[in-house]
Amino acid sequence: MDQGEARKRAEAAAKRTPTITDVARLARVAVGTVSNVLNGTVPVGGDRRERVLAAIAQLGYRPNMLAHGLRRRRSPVVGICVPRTSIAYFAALVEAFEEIASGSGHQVMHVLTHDEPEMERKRVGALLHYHIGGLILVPGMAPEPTFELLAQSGTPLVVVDRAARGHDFDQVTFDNRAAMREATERLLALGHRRLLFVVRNRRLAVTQQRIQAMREAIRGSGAEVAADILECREEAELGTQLALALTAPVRPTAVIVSNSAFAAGALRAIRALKLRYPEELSLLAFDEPEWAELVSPTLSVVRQPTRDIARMAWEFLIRRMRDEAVGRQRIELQAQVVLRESVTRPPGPLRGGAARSRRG
Amino acid sequence: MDQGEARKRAEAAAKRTPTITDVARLARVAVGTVSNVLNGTVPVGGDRRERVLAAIAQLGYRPNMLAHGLRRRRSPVVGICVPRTSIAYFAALVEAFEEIASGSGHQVMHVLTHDEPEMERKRVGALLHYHIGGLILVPGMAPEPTFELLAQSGTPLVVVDRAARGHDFDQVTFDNRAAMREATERLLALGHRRLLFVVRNRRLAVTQQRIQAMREAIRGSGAEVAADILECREEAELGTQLALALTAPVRPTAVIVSNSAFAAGALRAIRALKLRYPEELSLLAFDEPEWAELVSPTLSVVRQPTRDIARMAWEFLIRRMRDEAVGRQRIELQAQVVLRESVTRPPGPLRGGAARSRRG
DNA sequence: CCGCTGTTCTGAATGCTTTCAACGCTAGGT
DNA sequence: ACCTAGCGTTGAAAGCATTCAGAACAGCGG
Repeated sequence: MDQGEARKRAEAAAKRTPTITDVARLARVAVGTVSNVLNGTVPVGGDRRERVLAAIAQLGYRPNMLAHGLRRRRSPVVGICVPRTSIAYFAALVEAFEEIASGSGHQVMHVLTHDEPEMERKRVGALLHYHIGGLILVPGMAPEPTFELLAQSGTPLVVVDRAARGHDFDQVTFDNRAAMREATERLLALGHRRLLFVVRNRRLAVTQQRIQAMREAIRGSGAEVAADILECREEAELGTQLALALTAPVRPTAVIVSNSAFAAGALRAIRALKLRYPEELSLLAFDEPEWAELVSPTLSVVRQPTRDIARMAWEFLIRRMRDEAVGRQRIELQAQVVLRESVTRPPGPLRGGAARSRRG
Repeated sequence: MDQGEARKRAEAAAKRTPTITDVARLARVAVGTVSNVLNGTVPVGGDRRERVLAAIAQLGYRPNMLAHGLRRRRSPVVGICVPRTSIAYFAALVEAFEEIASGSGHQVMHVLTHDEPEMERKRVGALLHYHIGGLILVPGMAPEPTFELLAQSGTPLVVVDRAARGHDFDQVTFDNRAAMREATERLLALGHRRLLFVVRNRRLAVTQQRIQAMREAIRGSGAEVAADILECREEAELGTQLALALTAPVRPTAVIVSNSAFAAGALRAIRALKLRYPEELSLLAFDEPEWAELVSPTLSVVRQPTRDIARMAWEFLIRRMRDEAVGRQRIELQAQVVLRESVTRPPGPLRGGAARSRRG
């Protein structure tokens, strides 16, 4: 009977996907020992170790990470939450991240928010349901509820790209102020006196920083400069809105756009309006799209080094996940203003001839 | 004593993150009932239902998806595995997917393979450890081990973009043959007689299909055409390799590149070589990068409708996950050849005058 | 040979949820 | 008034890996 019982169990085991118990039985050790071999929690002697490994191989055993995470109260999955991946900058960030995290045996789970607060809260909440081991977050425009959730869950967190004001989360950001200041100064130095800054969302903290920096740079220069902000939620609307701004009586001589999708939109608008570009209008974009040097004139950009941001964020996160971090970890990376053909001297009263030579 | 006991337990509950048991206790129902309210497995009467919902709200209870998945033997997470996201086409695919899947309450977990078979197997294996509910896979060049793994795990699977020969997985692919045939025919009709096809990897089934289709189209036309294949693993090498091909004594008049990253590389090479473009060389790319219409001359492409592919794949997968699918599900979507300025008539002996008008 | 220390091994308890057999209740039929 | 069918409810078992208190063992000094 006993043998019959054993055989029956063996057959059942063959049908099911093998568990740690099956491995232990085959290797003639306790389940705890198998666990120790797997996780290296406690050293396991030569002979047993061999037997366990052999059994694992023979059965094709693969640990059930759900049970693992359940017991450990934390799974080795790392979440990354970005607004979207269709913006090359975020796609690059996610890819850089995935590569680094996978390299150290972690899985990356990723979610998108489309910059909608409601979605952000829900998606991050869903990740927390899985008791993920850590999270990289590019917060949207009203991130408080999300931050709340994260703070009370105690999940290791690194906030990236946009600062989390009023919280002491670890974070990796760019010095947006410095970048914008430099960009503005260089445009002013070339003689531009009417600037237009196109943003997706005024309320975003990063946007406000940039606007502020632009104003500071202008004030610092002592020149008399008109600086307008154009808020444009939908890329599709950019064409008409920009057309309106560019055909106004006093129109800008330089446009700064806050991301590469807008850069593409601006180029289309410029073409549609048949402006002489870049003579009549200089263009500068935050983010460096891959096509920046393919278009003619080549596109000037504020370059944000994606790989560095991913590397730093991972470093912060892993330290936090290992409970090694003591205080809060913060770094502000420098962005780089790269002027190319799309930025040039404006047509101006100083060079009246140029101003006269407009078509139409 | 009893009261002290109860209070102690209540305190403990306040410290821990609340579980379904806490909810049940507070609502004065059985744990099974809470589960039923949550999952709608069985209808729950008005009064109890209210109490349960109230308790959930009061405690801020959030179900532990690890335990959920462990018991259910399958979690509502869906995996998506693509070669990379830095190629806009895959980024768009992932984004479209994430949007659709999130919309129906699923989480998306994504991994990258960089087209390396070893990595592919490992990453997919890791996903399986989590007993994911389903998987979308863009297989790489030697996907057999991965397919093996998937077949024996029985996880619902939809293979996307590249066909899985010799397996009866569900799949969503493009009719690469038709697309390449049309592309070739249209180039031939314009008078091109020397074609060059730049691919990343000859061994990829999709590449072979395209090459074959090109040959068929040529044969079908009856014209005498030279068609070369240039294999280029690294994008960085594209410049020199292309330069070599384009300065050969008999050089191609039209180049077809197999993805948008190569299109960018080709543009750089063309510029470096100072070719008259598109007069001396026509260019056609698989995949439509966002900048196709921003460059001048505008880029001709074979457009693969990402949203359609994501939608179909999701439909197949969800049906399979619900066990509704009977036979295997397959669809072959039509790609669209979009000729723009980058494709034109070749300089040829027929139009000697044009050939003479070269600069330098 | 004994007792002590330190190390490896064991297996039951634990984590949280779903599932399901069994139970109690109500309503409708006779 | 009694029985049955139907349905909501219950609570214990199951799912799988980790943890940890204690057992077993080895080595060593006395």
